Amino acid sequence: MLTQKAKYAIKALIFLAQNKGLVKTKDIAEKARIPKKFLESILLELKSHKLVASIQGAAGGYYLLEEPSGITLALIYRIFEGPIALVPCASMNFYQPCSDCEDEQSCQIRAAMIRVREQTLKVLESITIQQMVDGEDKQQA
Amino acid sequence: MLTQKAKYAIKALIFLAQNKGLVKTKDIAEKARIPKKFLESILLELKSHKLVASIQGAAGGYYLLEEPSGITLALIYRIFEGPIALVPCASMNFYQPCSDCEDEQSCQIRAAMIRVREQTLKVLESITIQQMVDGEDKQQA
DNA sequence: ATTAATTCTACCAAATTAGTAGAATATAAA
DNA sequence: TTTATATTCTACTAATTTGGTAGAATTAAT
Repeated sequence: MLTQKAKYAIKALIFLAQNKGLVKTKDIAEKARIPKKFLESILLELKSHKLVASIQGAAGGYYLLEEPSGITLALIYRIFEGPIALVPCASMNFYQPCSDCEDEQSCQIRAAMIRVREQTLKVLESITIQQMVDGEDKQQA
Repeated sequence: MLTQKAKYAIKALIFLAQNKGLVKTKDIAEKARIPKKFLESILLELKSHKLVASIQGAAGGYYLLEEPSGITLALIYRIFEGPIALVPCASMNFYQPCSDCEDEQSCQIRAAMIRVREQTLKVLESITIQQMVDGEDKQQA
């Protein structure tokens, strides 16, 4: 399951995609029903990953840096949830040896989990913010 | 990522699959390197879901109730991690409306997440304990 | 200067995770 | 029938994560 934070991030990105140009945090918070203070920290995180940029000051706000069609669920997932793999030793972007692993090369779980990660990654990379904006019906073709 | 508990459960199930018949908790704990007390609670949980059964007393132990080829990662995931879907409103087995949802029917996130769940479920159902026992090379065919 | 926005620093309560301790119960064997 | 050893049940606990909030500092347009 996604954390609330990741879900808010998706909602915020959808809102930014639907409102091209500069948007105030306050507007996103109200229209997308996200606690404003919490949203601020989420936007900063998105900014640090170059998905959005901001302008400070009274006429400031946030805007998308990437095409909505280029923002995949895989990308968002990795920012807010970390590894897509089910075990650290099967991760591409967050590889870590498992704490209790004896021999990684012969690990039966790891081999299976790498296959799971490969498939899951395909799925998460196939879903984009643009698709969510367009809605389900436009996926048919 | 899987919790440690789920990972231990998989290790325990692999061990039981490789050692047909009655196996003592102590043996599983030592050979699969799982903290014994923690393992006990995991085995009880597997028992309550009818994946294993036990015999009490001095000559007791645990044994598999299901064919290793019938124990899918999806099944294990649901027992120890809960929903496979990324949001509660997209879950089959653990459906719940999202706390902040305005209109489920028109929710752009839900539509996408249902597609993710459908694909993810296929992946998790395609991986079984038997496959992990056999090892990666035997998956080629 | 005032106003209104982003940014930064620091909290905080509740839930989850990864266990442990110890008693109770069941059963095989001496 | 005692003893040894196994499962089972009840109750804790420390550390981490989650989902926020509060308030001050900074930035920039009017």
